[in-house]
Formats: sequence, C-alpha cells, structure tokens
Amino acid sequence: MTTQKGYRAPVLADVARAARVSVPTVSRVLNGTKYVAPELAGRVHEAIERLGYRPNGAARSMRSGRRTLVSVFAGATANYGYARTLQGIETAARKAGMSVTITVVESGEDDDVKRAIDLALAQPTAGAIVLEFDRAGINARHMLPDGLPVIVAGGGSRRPGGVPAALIDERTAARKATEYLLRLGHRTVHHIAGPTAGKHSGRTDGWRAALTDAKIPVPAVMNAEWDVTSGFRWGERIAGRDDVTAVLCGNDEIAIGLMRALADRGIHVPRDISVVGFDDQPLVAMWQPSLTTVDQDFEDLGERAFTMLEQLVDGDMTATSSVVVPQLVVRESTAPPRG
Amino acid sequence: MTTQKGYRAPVLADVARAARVSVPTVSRVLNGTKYVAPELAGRVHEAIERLGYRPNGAARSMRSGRRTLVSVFAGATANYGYARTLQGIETAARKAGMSVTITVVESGEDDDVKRAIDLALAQPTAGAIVLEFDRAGINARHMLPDGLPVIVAGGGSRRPGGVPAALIDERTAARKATEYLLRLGHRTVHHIAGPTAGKHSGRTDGWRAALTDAKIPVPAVMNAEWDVTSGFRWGERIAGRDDVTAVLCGNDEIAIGLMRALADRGIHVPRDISVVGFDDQPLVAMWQPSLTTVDQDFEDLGERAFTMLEQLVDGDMTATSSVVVPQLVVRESTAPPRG
DNA sequence: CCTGTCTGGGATATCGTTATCCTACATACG
DNA sequence: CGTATGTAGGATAACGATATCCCAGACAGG
Repeated sequence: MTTQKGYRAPVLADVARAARVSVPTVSRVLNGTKYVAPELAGRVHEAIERLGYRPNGAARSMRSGRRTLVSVFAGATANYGYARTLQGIETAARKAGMSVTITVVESGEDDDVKRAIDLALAQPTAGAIVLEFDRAGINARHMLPDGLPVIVAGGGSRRPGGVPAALIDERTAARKATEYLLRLGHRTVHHIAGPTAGKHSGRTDGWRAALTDAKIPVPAVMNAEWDVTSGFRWGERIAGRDDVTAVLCGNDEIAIGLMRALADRGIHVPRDISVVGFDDQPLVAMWQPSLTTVDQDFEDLGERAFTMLEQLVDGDMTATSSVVVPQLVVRESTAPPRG
Repeated sequence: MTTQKGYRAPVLADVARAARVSVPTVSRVLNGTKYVAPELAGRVHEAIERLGYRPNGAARSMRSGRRTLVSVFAGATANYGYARTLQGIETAARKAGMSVTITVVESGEDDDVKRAIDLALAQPTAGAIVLEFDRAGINARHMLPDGLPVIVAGGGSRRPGGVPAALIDERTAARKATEYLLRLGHRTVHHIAGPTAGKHSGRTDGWRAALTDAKIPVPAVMNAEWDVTSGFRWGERIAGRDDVTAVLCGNDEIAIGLMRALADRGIHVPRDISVVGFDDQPLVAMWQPSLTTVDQDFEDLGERAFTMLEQLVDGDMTATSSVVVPQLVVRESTAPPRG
C-alpha cells in the first residue's frame, strides 16, 4: 500500500513529461487518432505503465462529447425480472465498453421521479433505458428531458408513445397460457394480477382476450402485489370456492404462495385446481408439483434494449421496436379439471 | 417532442445570458456557496426553469474534484444475495445523492478483472465497493489502484487484508445451524458447498468448526454450484445412502434442488432427512415442507457498506469493520432423526 | 531547384464548470 | 473623515483531456 496523504493521480501531463513528448502526443497514442512513431509510442506506453496512469473520464467526456454511461431507471431492482434484465443490459454494455448506472424510482409520484432523474443525469449520460414493468417506470419515461436518447424495455406488445422499445409480448403469452388451460377442458380461467402499470397490463389483457374470444364471461380480476404473501392470501379465499378450477397468476411468487395455501387446506394441484405462473424463476421447476409457467427471457430483453440504445446514440434512428413472444413451459401444476 | 436535429443542451452561459448575470453568479445560485441577492437569484431560477438547464456532471466533477459515482464490482448480479446487496447500496447511495455503477467481473482471471476495473474507473469514481462472495470479487480487490477508497462487502467474519469491510458472519451462522441439527439428535451433519472463494468459505468453515468442537469426524464436503441443478444431483446420490440424516446446504437453491430429488425418490423431508438452506429467499418459506434456513440481511449489508465508503471518501479513516450475525429461521424441513 | 503533398508532432484553443481573485459599494468604528 | 469590515458580484484562471491549427522535414514530380 503506497497510499500517501499527498497522493495525486497522475495526469496526461505527467505521462508526457516522463516520456519526453508533448501532451497531445500521449493523447494520440491512447486514442490511435494519428500515426505516432513507434519509438515515441513505446516511451509513452512505458511511462503509462510505470506511473499507473488512468485517463480521467470526466475530462475526456467533457472535451470529446463522447459519453460512456448508460442510465437505467427501474421501479425495483431485486425482483427476478428486473435483476435479470439489468444483468442483460450490463453484459451488453460491458462488451460495448460502456458503464451502467442504475437508479430506482421509488414511486410514480412526480417528486420521486424528478429526484431520480436529476440524480442520474447529474452524471455524463449517453442515454437511458427505462424498465417499464410498473407505473414508476412509465412516469419516468414521460419526465425525461427531450434530446436524451431513450429506450423502453418492458412487457408491452407494441411500442409505447413513439419511443423505440425492446419488448416481451406478455399479452400474447398470457393469451396462449389461457387458451392452453381452456383446451385442457376448464370452463373458465381465473386470474390473479399484480399491481398494474396503469390501465393496461399485458398479462391481464391477454387473459381477457382469450376468454372473450372463446365467448366465456370474464371473471373478476383478483388484485394482488407481486409477492408470495399476496398469492397465499388469495389461496385462502379460493380454497373455499368450487367455481375455480384454473388460475393464471401474475408471476411465479403469487403462484407459489397460492399453491402453498391450497396445499395447507388439502386442495390438490393440479387435480383440484390448475395453476400457471409467469417468469419461470429457476426455483419453480423444483416445486412439488413443478410449476407450469411462462418463460420470459429477461436477459435477452436487456441485451436487445442496450443494442437499440447504442444505435440510437450513434444516430441510427432506424431502431424502432423489437418484440419477442415468450413460451409457455408446461409442467406438473396443470391438468384437465376433475370429472 | 421538441427533439430537433441541431439541439444543444443549454449550458451555464446560456442561463447567465438569459438571466442577465455573470456565469459565476449562476454557479453560486446553484451551489449556495455565497449570498446572492434575492432579485438575481430569482431571475436565475426562472431562467434555469425556462431553459430546462441541467448541470453537466463531467465538467462539474472535473473542476470541483467532487465525485458522485460509486462503483460496485461483483461476480454476478442476478443471484438473490447479489441483487439484494446491490439494492441496499443503491438505496443508501441515492439518499446521499450519489449514483451507483455496477460492473460484473466475469471471472477471477487477471484479464477479466483488469478489463472490468479499467471500464469502471473510466468514469469519475469516488470509491468502490467490492462484493466478495466469490473469487472474482476477491481478485478485483487486489487489483484496484492504490489511493481509491474501497470497502469490501461479503460473508467473512473478519476484515480481509487491511481493507475496511461490511460483513455478514456466515461462519457463526453456519456453526449455529450445524449445532442446532446436532442438538436435534443427528449423529453428524453433511454439507453441500457452493464454489468457494479460495480456501475459505465462511459457511463451510463454520460447519466444520461445529463438528470438530463436538468431536465428530468431519464428513467429506460435497461440492456443488450455486444452482438448483447442483442440489438436485446431490439429492440423487444422497438418496442411495443411509448415513445421511441432516444436510446443511450452501444456499437455498441447492437445498430446494436437493429436496425435490429426495421427494422424487420417496424420501421424506424432514422425517428421513433434515435440510437447512442459506439466504432465506422469499419463495422458500412457501415450500412443502417450508425450508429451515439462515436469514441473511443483504440489503442491510449493502447499506452498511455504502455508509462506510461514504465515511472513507470524506476522509474519516476510523471506519474499520462492521459484522452482523445472521439468524437461523427454523421451519418445517428439520426434525430429529428417525428412531 | 522549386513546388506540392504527406507525415509526424508540437502549440494552442476549447469543452462547462467552480475556485480564486479582485473591485465597488455600503456600513461601522475610532 | 479615514480606514477597517463585510457583502455582492464580475473577471479570470484552472481542472484534464481532445480538437484544431500549424510548422518542419521528407520525398516526389515537373
């Protein structure tokens, strides 16, 4: 540890002095913008190595205008879907030589959104990716300054409000899951929804569309949070009803909570009730019974979002929208209804 | 959308002109470093609002030397523990007005580590938090430049190599979990370990210490990855053995995979075999049987790490180490052995 | 031999902000 | 009344890099 009180990080001028060349020459060696004689370049490299020089990103991005920081806005970070999407963004960004900052938008309130944006954009930001799985994300998009390249990543099925987007088509996926349950012979399918992003939740919409198309009256939506406890509580209620034979859950947590509550009350899944989740978290395949769910490739979503942002930042405006339809993974938690 | 081709973000000079004051005065209004006449301050605020001015962070941090970016290095991001720790860091940082960048260190190889560090430190970084749950993190710490404030966050029980650290004492937790199983009457406790961070894994060490103290021969460690599949494979093997009555797993994923494999082979948990996990992910409380596990407060860990880093950056060197011992949460997956 | 083109590299301007210095004026004090 | 003290705000320098300009020398062609 050579950490001293008066330590000052070496700057370009120090390198130039040590290598007995001018400051711009060092810069040219670093950026390869012009030919530099091998002899000088060698001296420069040696000096850089010896002094442990590291370019100052602030100065660099200020003068050159190039920014290498991407801001991600999200309503949460630790949830499975968010975390995986973030992972995809980080991986793609790192390959492209860019860094990622993550800023949580506490709520959809204007104050929280504004604070989050001010904080994030206090850094030299090339562009933003907004994770629109909830209201916080949607409001964040609306309040971002004009002129900043923005990509939306989320669960919609079409691009939101003129902003290019990377999407997972949850609507179609929910529709396919519902149709699958109907094909198994269920008279209807019930739905426990997570907190919706405004009026529209792709998952809920797809479920509703499938029922409507099949000319089946749409049962009341059961509203819940995204956590296991919510699912458990609905399980307690559903256990007392005999009109429910199939449930499409807003996510895997809800499904698992539901199944536990049902099991505690002696209701067998899938014999008595079929359950479908959403997300395909690694754990749910190990459940007893293993969970039929929708496999969402969040990591791919993140990578697509970053790639589009990169194009946008480079001035390639052709980036419009990219939609992937996730697949239903059939496991043990679904079966034809009894009798 | 007023996004035009030739759009240029307003700078301080634009605001100054609009408010008919000098550039430094605008800066003073923004930073409150000196009294400014209310009249002028009002004009400045109005101009800022009208132009949608936003300070350029690069220029700011360059001139003032103040940095508001914290770099987190981690071997992964989407795993439960990493994601929650990150969440804790982000929350604390946001409250303190700082942003967080996350950089994944792909492996412990010098090349990967160096690349990750170069990328992250290309930004104006105030300090770094290294997540030391694996070898990648540990190597990252060693290669960080001198002079950069660094805090380690991880599962050790004492501060690693002179660097201040926020820790979760996994060793003591694993010891307590093992002692609990022994108290239930198990003759010995087996252990499935995740990929260890070098020689020492607190979880494995604590397990070994508990057995040694009880004068029980230490069984061979079963090595696994952190995922459910690893646990499942060990379950297949353990099912054929009758000397295993209690298993301490490196994390919850392994425990769940293990339990599923056992269940598939007609082995009942906890009657035939007791299983203990590590982490207390939200889902595992809903398992059948619900999982006895060690509750690790990762979010708190992240907050502690950030707070310590903040002190370090502010020149307060008194910060040394902060250790929390996580609690065992007893649920349904553990019981006395048969007979 | 003169001129034009190319190449390597130094001198200097510049990015947007904050730190430092300085001036003008008002007020207070001996 | 002269000087010390304080306040408000402008002028200017500086942070660390890159962009631009420019000059010296090498070399080719007429």
